[in-house]
Amino acid sequence: MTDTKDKIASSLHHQFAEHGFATLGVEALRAGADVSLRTLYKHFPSREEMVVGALEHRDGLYREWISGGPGEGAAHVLHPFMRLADWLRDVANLGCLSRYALASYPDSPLIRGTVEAQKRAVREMFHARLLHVAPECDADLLADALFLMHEGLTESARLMGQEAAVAATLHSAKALLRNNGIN
Amino acid sequence: MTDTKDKIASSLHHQFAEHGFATLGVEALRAGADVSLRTLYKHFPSREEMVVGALEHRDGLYREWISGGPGEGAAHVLHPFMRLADWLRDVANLGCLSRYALASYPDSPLIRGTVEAQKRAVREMFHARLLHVAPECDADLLADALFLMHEGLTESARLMGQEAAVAATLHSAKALLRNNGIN
DNA sequence: CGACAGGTAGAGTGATCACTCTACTTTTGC
DNA sequence: GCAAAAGTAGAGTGATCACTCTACCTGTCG
Repeated sequence: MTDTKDKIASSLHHQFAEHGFATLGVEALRAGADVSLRTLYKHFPSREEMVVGALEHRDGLYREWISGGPGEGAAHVLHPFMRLADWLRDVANLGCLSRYALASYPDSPLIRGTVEAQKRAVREMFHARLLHVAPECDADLLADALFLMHEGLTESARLMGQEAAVAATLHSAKALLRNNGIN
Repeated sequence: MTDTKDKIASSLHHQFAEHGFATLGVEALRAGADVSLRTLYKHFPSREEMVVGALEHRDGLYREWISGGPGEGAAHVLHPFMRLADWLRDVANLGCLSRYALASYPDSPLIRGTVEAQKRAVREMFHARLLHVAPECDADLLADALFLMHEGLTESARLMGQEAAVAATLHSAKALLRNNGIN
């Protein structure tokens, strides 16, 4: 039932995150999840839905991971970056899995919709945090800017080294907030 | 000879950029390049090398595209962002093609090496521009930061709208440079 | 003229793909 | 206690994959 589905989704997530979307066949996914092919297809009727299942599983984990924070000041806005830094350290990671899914299947409306919703949610999360700590600020512009830094960090941490990437991102984000009167 | 190879590389680039790496078969690539299968394999002996050929073709175009600039002040450092804005408008684009190639074939050393070299080159380009206009600055940190913004913009322009993404990036980058005494 | 480099068309190959199906066993709820 | 639901194993299917091969054509240069 739901237990099994979650277990499979978690396995799909880990396997896609580690090996990408192009080289993993359904048989390998089945073996990794340690279920029968029939069960796998009962919960995820096509490869496309396996991809979506993995993305949604990861998104749930990530939202939970970055939630919370000190509640006021620049630190509240920067909290997701601090958490992302640990996320990038812990999770098998070749960048943003959702974006890679979209790149691998650019013609799938299902995957496109899933990814766009997830990205929009991150941007809105920054928007809400900004309004929370500085109701007068230009939250649209700043949320866009922070979202872009978030994406840059997610994508590049592995390539340029996690420590340097985090340091550079925090430096930029603090400069941005300070220039806009948020401390 | 080289003419043919360039023509094929250009076609490979366009096709991968438009449809991604997962769904395009070699037969489709052949048809798009309008050559025989034998010729295609003569110049690119495997699918992997077709991917690398496309990436290198794109990298050549991009380096040329962002080169130059006013030669001094913050505008010199920001020049690649201005050019990237136009690039994102013109080129069929689902994000950074190199990164997607790496995500699609994370186990290929050939592709990994190609992508890492390209990314390093962009970061070094910012580093050189920073030292050129402000020899005393912390060029390592700032180059990292600008590189991350560059990656964020490249990846997110399509998803969040090219205009808003460019505006937010320039706002952040200017704040960063101003905070470090570069005007 | 004639050789040769570099092109063409397209059938063939064995592997692998996503996905289905049959037949059987275990777990769960009333 | 016994259906019904949900799991198992694993063979089979037709399509498609990356890649090879045979056979032929064409433009250039000595």
